[in-house]
Amino acid sequence: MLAASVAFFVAGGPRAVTVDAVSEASGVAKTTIYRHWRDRAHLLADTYRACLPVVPAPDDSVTPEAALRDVVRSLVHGMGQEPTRSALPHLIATPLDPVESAALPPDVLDQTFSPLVASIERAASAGVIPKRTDTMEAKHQLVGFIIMSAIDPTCAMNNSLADRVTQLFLAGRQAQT
Amino acid sequence: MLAASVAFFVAGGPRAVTVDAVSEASGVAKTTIYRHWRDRAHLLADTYRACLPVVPAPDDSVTPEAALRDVVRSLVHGMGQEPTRSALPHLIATPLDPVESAALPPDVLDQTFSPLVASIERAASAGVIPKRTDTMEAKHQLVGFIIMSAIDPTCAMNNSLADRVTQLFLAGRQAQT
DNA sequence: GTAATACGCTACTGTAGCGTAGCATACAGT
DNA sequence: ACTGTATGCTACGCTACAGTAGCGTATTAC
Repeated sequence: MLAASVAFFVAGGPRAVTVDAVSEASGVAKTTIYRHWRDRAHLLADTYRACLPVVPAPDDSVTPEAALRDVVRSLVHGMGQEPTRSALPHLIATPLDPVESAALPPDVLDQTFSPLVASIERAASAGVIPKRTDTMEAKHQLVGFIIMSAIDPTCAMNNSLADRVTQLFLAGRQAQT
Repeated sequence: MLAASVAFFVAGGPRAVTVDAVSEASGVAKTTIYRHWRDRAHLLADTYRACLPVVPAPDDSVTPEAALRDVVRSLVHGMGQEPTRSALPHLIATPLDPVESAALPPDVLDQTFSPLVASIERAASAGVIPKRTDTMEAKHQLVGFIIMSAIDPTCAMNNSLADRVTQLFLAGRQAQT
């Protein structure tokens, strides 16, 4: 059922996740869906979570640069995998929908980027990038680059891209006095 | 009517733009709406366009750096203005919705970024950034940064941010051999 | 064998929304 | 005065969807 629900979410956003459609597509009776989820909002919440990538916490035993590079690689890889990649625009827009976000934990999307934020903060405190770097701004810089790339279907989401993202970020930041 | 429609789009995405709601909110009879727009899809298309920022074409009489800087400033300013800013996630997600994008021109969003792409190409051919720069990747880098900043409501969308975006971009690219 | 659990099916109510028909009204130009 | 144009209003018919009730069935555990 979740697989079918995810397919609808990817194809048409939260609005396309209807109980009737999931029921028919998954070959499961509508009543059965309601035995697993209290209502449509909870089904949608689980569907949403199933589309989020899993990003491991940064490795503190390597250099700050390497830790950042690895997190960016994980993010790029995770965003490039289906269903995340195709669902990305909906993953961003859904939490802002006052109706569809009903059963969604408020900061579920932020958690995906928390390893990245941790890496940025470590790089800043280690002086790899200027210590007074605005963490949120750096996050926007990296996340924006990755997300825009993932939304473009012609873009290869591999380590090569990830390392270019990291290098362009570090080089730009390090050039700031 | 369009103003009311835009308000609903901003608040709840395309799904919230219903003829009944727009009719009531604007104090206009439903039938009158249908005398101006053939159907809901056309109303939504105009609403969508009304949320897009206007970005002037780059100025070829200044240096490539200055032209790029000005385009980024325009983009940052445009994305920071209401209703564009609040509608941004929906502006990205709507064209990907097979139902809601019915009457939408397919590449209306790309046109918003065409001045930026032109500036990037000019910077590359002038050697301000490496000549072999991947234009689309550079676009993702800049647009992603700007959009993520605009989505964050705590972020000030002013020339100061715009110039940091430009500088971080140029410095990072110029560091590439 | 029996009870528990999970699932299926049909049918139903209620609501929101799209789009239309028919007719009335106000105001402009001539 | 007459006519065209824009608008308003009420009342529809139709569809999609949420969520529930009631009852039947199969598989499993003991």
